[in-house]
Amino acid sequence: MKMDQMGKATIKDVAEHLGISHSTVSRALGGRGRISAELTERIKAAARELGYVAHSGARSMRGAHSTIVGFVVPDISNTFYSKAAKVLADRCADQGHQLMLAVSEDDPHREMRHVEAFREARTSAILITPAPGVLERTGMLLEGVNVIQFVREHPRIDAQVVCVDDVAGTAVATRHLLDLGHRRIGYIGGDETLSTGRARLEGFRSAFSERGLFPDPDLICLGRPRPEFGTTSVARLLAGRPAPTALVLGSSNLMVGVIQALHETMLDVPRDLSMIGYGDPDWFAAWKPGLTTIDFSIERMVNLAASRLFDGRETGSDTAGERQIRVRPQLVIRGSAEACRNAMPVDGRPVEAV
Amino acid sequence: MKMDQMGKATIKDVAEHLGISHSTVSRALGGRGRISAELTERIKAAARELGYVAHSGARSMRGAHSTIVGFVVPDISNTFYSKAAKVLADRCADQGHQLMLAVSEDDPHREMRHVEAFREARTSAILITPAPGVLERTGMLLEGVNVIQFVREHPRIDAQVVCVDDVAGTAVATRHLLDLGHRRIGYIGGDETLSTGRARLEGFRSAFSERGLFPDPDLICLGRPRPEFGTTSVARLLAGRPAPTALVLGSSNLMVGVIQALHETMLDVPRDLSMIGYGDPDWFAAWKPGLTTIDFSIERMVNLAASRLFDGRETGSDTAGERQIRVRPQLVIRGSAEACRNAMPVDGRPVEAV
DNA sequence: ATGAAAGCGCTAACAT
DNA sequence: ATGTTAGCGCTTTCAT
Repeated sequence: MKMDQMGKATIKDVAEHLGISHSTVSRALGGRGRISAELTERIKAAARELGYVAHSGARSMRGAHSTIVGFVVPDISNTFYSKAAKVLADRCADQGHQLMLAVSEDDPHREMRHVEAFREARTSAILITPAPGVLERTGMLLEGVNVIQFVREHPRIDAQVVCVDDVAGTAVATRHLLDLGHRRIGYIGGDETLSTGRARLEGFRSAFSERGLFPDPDLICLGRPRPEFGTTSVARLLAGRPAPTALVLGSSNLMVGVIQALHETMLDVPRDLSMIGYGDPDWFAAWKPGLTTIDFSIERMVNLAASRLFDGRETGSDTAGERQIRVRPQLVIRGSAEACRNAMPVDGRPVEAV
Repeated sequence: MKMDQMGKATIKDVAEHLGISHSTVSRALGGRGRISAELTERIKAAARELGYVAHSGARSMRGAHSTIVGFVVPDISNTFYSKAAKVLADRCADQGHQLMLAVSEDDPHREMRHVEAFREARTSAILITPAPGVLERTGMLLEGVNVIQFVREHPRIDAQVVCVDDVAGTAVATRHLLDLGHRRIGYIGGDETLSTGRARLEGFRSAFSERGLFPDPDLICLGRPRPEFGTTSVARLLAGRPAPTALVLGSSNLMVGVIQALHETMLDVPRDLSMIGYGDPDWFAAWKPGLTTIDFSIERMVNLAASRLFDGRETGSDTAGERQIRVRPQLVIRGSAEACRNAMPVDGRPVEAV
């Protein structure tokens, strides 16, 4: 089977090769018009022989959208987003679509460039975890297109949100620690430029205030949710007197840095310090005493978003109900949080996710 | 600033709005022809005002390639690939390109669909980690395009390879264990349908044969490099008598499963079992005694691939030298591998990467 | 420095 | 059931 340079042939070449019209070729290949089975076969054979590869750009010039779904994430090396990308890629494959991934690194300009590129490619849908400080132009580029905000929410973007009930998440974690008798509880989380940062901090605070207590403001560290910030925050927290007896984290990424910092101290978890993570990457269970954490189903979140993205494609934006779809988090008890050695549990209230 | 539905306007609309020719608009926006600075400004303003968004499909119909770089990975939730994707996304951003990620799940058909989609989108470059059993059509689709094989290599794909010197990697790991006096060393790795599986197994064997020894074939487990396989393999290995005193792993993914399985036994690492991993995700250092492992620079690998991808764009394929570019791995000693309690080290040879 | 006109590869009316 | 024709939005000669 002699074959020309793959991708150089067009439907016209195929048509000419067969002495037929190029629109017949188009229809046969697209399975649209009524083309005889026999001709269809010959066309497909010729296409293969000539190394025909469709040109999606040309195709998307007539119809509306391409077959691409765009996903803008702040950090793909964060297992949360890579898992989400995996699930979304599966959903796309189900639908014969392609996932196009863009990494913003939480830089609003880079984010805007990516969104622009998606719009230029006429993607059929966009899923985005907005950076803090979304640019005005980003918001405009997203107007009237099939877009959903994922995990985080930004006022400049007018679109549905699929996220975790973050207030509930940190509240459950904090309540658990309170129940174990801890009072000096540190919190390390994303800052308040992030919708998630605000909500998780609120959950932390509300667990205290429910019981008429207040967290020590010195024990609250807010910053970029990256390992480095976890490291420096723990150092700062541990240097204070009296030191905290427990820690609530607002991101799994921070845990990496926290554990690194702890490695250098002689402190033992949970003997000297209890802690509860956020999210549940594989290694949380593998880590020695096991990390107690707040878990939520990434798969469910992506499926929720994907189903809206895929059928919002055709219909107007007023299809699906509420603007915010929240997934309920859950406390996973492992070995990193135990009773405070200096205090007894105050009450025995059962721990449940809100 | 009244603005029409973003993305609905074309250069023609912009031209008409200004009473000029659309080709002038095209040139001004693309920064090509000699358009007066004043007109250029007015054009840009009008484009913004009308909500003009370029149509990359239409654009790619004239020139050759789009601004997209395709990356086909078997598993994005594997930190190795997600880190690689991150670095590649950065390199793309540097060049004003877009990363398009496709997940094959090691399914040759899905892989083929992805490659086809990339070709249809006329991506400027493709980076691929081939699945075992690459289809013939996949190989053809990749002929004569700017493609590089990443990590793995497949005979049906005719393209340069950027990979780890895997033979050296497992050889160093195995030698280290041998030096520590271990003789019953188990190996769990990818099977021989994978180029990496073959090479890593060969490294394991060669470290033995260098010393006139042979590994026990019963201690070699070959399968899919996923956590589940690590779990079942460890169970099998530990059930045998005499049980192995050490383990060499051929993938970081397997480590997740291995540790999970170990959790259920009373075995202590490194007291009862030494082990050495492959690759170095963040949590390897965080895990309790620290995981001794074989590391290599993902960043360097991606940079090597990216530089070839980006300048191979214009020139022919005969530009860059050798077909295979191997990155040298390195032993990172932490706490998971110690001297065998039943034997003394045989010699004191220093451990070095090849 | 700007405009006019010719396609790029494809799909979709509109003919037969 | 198949052919003809007219664009889609853009870039690029070729004029001016």
